[in-house]
Amino acid sequence: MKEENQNFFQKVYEVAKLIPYGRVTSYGAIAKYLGAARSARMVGWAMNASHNMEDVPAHRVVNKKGLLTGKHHFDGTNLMQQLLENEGVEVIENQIQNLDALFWDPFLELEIDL
DNA sequence: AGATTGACGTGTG
DNA sequence: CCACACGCCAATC
Repeated sequence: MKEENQNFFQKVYEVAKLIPYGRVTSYGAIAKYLGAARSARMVGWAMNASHNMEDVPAHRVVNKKGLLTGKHHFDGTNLMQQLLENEGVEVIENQIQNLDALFWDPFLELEIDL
């Protein structure tokens, strides 16, 4: 049975859309949740594709250091940072502050639902 | 088909 | 904490 066995990209979109307001997560966390912990890069690639498919809050997805590595892919230069700041996330020099409190882990919030 | 790149992560020094 | 190297897997050249 392959029911909801969506593509890797589709899963990434789902998790990304589940990220609550004012929260952020990392590519690795999503990748791990999808069962591809060693494919964090693929999450980024999926995001790149999502940018041309649906409105996925990619600005809420950063690397584990809380660094806005993908801001360069957004329209403009500091659009990603502005979006985060607009949600109450403090961002300095492309790096999220208080990441420990803002970090959103699908495993913790979604309590895993395999 | 082989080499390179990429929105990452982890390990080592 | 920072610098460098390796692994991962798909897309692109």
